[in-house]
Amino acid sequence: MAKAQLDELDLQILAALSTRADLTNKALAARLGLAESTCAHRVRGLRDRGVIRDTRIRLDAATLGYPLEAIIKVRLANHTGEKVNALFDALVATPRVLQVFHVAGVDDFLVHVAVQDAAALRDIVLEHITVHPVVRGTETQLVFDLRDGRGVLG
Amino acid sequence: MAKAQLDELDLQILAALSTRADLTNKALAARLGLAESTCAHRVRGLRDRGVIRDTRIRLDAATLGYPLEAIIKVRLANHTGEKVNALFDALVATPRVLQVFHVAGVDDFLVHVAVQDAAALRDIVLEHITVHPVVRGTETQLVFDLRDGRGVLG
DNA sequence: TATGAAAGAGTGGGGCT
DNA sequence: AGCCCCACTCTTTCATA
Repeated sequence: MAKAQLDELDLQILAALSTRADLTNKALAARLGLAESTCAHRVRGLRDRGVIRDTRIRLDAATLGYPLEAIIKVRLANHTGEKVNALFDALVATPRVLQVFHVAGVDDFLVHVAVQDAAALRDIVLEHITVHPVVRGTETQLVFDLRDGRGVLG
Repeated sequence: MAKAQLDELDLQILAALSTRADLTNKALAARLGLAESTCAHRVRGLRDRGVIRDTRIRLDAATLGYPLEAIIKVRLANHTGEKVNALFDALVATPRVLQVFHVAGVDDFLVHVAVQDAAALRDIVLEHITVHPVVRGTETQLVFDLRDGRGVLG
């Protein structure tokens, strides 16, 4: 995806929608002083160009019965491309996994999970991660709190 | 937030909306074989109960001119509650910061950033992170790839 | 609690500037 | 590009079961 040229209006739209993604087109147009059709056209353009990837709901893991979040650092024994990708796929497909970072450095993967209790966390580590022969070790860090930053528009 | 009691229908709604958050209420109702009004009430209930926290758009950082993502691990010298919170606030308010994990363990914070190039990354580390006296050290890991997992419903 | 129907609100295309 | 208009779709309220 190449760098898109965005004018000031595009940035305003993105800023507004970043605050409230469920803003109606009518409300968004009113806020920016645009005609509704113009606004709708712009937003569609941003989606078509891939600037807005998609719209997602955020669930409250605790309310759903998974109050314990952790980051599991995964270190590999070797870095054969094929095995790394297979592991990546496996991690992403593991229940209770929220996101998986594939990183360069001391660790190879950072796995963000939400589980019901410590036992469930142990099960994930033992049954879904260290079972893979390519995994050399893991280190788990409890997540006290997770907050969103200002993002790329900040 | 206490654990909410969710029936099978609630879970189906959450699963459907997790796939496509921009599904119209009409389409959602049709998919689940519900009356539109019933479906709307259910969804509103899930929002009111906090099960659905909010709706967000996901921006493509690369398209916006920030193609380089990294995780910056931050380690503290001491852990006075007040200073830790102040640093947390500062990290979250830093431009280009996507999310900040406050974790227990070797590291204290994991800062996920998206920047335009290596120089910008260095500037964040030097000017926004290591400037805080409480920060004892950082370690930066380039993010090759980031994928979403199955989530808590998986 | 779920439903259907009707009133109200929002959307998006066409023709125009 | 942006705007206005209008037909269409979707949402929401309400009476009813």
